[in-house]
Amino acid sequence: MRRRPERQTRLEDVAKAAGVSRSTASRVISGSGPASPTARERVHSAARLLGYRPDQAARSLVNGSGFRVTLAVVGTTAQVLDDPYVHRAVAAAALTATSYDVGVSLQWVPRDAPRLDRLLADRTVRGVVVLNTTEAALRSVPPTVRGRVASVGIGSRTVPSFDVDNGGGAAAVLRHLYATGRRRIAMVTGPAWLPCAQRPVKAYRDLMRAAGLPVRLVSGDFTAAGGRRAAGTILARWPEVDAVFGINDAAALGVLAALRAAGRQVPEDVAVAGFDDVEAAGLSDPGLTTATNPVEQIISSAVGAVLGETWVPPTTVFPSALVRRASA
Amino acid sequence: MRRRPERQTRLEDVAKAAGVSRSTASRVISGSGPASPTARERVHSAARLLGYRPDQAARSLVNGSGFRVTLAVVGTTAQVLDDPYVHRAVAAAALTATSYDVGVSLQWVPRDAPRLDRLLADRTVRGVVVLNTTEAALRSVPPTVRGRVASVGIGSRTVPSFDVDNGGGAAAVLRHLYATGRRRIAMVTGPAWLPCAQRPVKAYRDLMRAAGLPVRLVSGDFTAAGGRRAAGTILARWPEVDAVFGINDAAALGVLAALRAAGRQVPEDVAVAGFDDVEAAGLSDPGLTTATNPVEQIISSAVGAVLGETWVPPTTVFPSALVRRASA
DNA sequence: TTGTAGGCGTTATCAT
DNA sequence: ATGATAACGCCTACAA
Repeated sequence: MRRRPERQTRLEDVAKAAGVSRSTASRVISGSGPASPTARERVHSAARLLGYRPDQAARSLVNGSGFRVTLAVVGTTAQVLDDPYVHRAVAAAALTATSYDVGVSLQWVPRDAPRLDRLLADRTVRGVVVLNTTEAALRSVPPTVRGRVASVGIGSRTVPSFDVDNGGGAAAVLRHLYATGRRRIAMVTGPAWLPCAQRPVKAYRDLMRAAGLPVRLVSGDFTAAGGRRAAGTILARWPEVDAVFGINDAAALGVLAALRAAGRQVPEDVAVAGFDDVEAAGLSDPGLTTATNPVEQIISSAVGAVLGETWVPPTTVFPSALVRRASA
Repeated sequence: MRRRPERQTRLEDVAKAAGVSRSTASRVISGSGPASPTARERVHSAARLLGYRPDQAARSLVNGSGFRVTLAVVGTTAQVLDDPYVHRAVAAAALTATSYDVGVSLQWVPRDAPRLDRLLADRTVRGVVVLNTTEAALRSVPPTVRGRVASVGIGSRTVPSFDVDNGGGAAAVLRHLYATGRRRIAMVTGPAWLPCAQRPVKAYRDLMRAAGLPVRLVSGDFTAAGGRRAAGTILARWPEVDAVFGINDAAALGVLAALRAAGRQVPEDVAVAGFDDVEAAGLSDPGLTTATNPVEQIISSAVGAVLGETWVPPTTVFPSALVRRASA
């Protein structure tokens, strides 16, 4: 009368129903260790019948594996966490983690002193997915951890990388600008310390050189405010500019706003394009030409990599496609 | 030689250092059960000295408390999860949960058959925060669970509510429209099934009635596309309209785009205002007048309520403030 | 007020 | 290939 009528079915129930011992059932369920085909079959069907789900807490306790995935965002200040891109990533991570019966945490990693080893030392943390990855951050990963870390951005020998082909996406956008007659093209870059933000810059430099066009680079910081400032600089330095490529949509939208304020018509006087294809890109006036960034897929793969058992290649690149709208 | 040099300090280490038994240390740390002032003092200082942090997995295992917070979003389809507001909420939840050493999960709850009891039956789930709460969802919460559920929206006797004063915020926006001379004001509503979305509608009706103005309501769905459609309906039905209030910024931005496409000047011909103060509201042209929605604070409080021990009031209301921009 | 003795559900080690 | 048994770290009757 004091005992709850229904309890969660545990391994022992499955074992009993299958007519084997807990040990055998455990080996079958966790997939580690030998078991006869018959035992395997019976345990699996019993588990299915009883709706058995392993208790993650017990698992964590016994093999110290942890029960959450941490999204570690490298940045100068904790402000990086307050960003639509990060929000999107967290939501995607939470969704994927849910299917593994674990949760996600969110942490800022100071760019100056990235200590991913500390995060990994936490027993409650099963794996870490790093955003805005830097070389220093990768160096702080102990070589012993294998398969518990994944990076969105650059990788290393021990840390697999999952990233969008932003070099290719940027090239597609820039080729589109060129194809539509633009010849005085400026670019707003991202933070200089962020390795993966250099790929679009390289694409820009390469294409400008190949076309025999001058390079017009202004630094930004992934924000709309930064884009506004950059647009001011561009107009002051190169008033003849006829196109601006922002390294991300936020920067491009800031450029758009600043150009309008300066009386330039978009796209007649100046074309504007971005990267990411965020929701706001479809709502601006004119609609922002950009390239896709499959953040959800990327994060989902990265989370799957740190949670799953399966081997993952050192580098996984996700394609980026041009999205033509009115701004360019 | 096979043992790792450093292990996580556990309760036993603390107990030993404090010169008491595990039980006493446990009682002191978990705060439940008697302990002499001296023991209390010694255990606490030992714990602080050794940097002791209770193992959440072990705690979960022994008292079946779970180690993650689930963000449960009620909606017609799983599409609700793909929404900037939800993304923002997840990030805020993850950030708060991190400080409790737990993670967050994200789940869609079908509006037709909300089964929060199932979520709560999951042993790995320590608490649930419900978004887009409906009466049916609240009814599905077993009365026995106390303090493990919180709602962003309407609450119930057993489920505390945390919400923005969207009635008050809407009133502030509408009064602003009235004060700036608008008299033919239409409103784009949210989904009819969502209780907390009725408060702004009520504010609208009340103010229109008080001012002796006709009611012009068109239904939307919180999306920009819905806002576009609603704007079309409004222009067709009431071409004389001189202001549109969107129940959220996404809808208002959709209205803005549709009005521009229809050749109406904003704000000269028609004023437009929204609610939420999302990032995109500051980037549109013209900037969108709106009212603040402190989502981060709200979610943080709700997560704290389901994770913390402390009692929370049945209803916590967060103020909303008008943000004037160029659109109204 | 304190300590002793299980037990939470799982996996790993060791016999068989 | 299989099964008993001992951990994992913590909490909580229960006895002292």
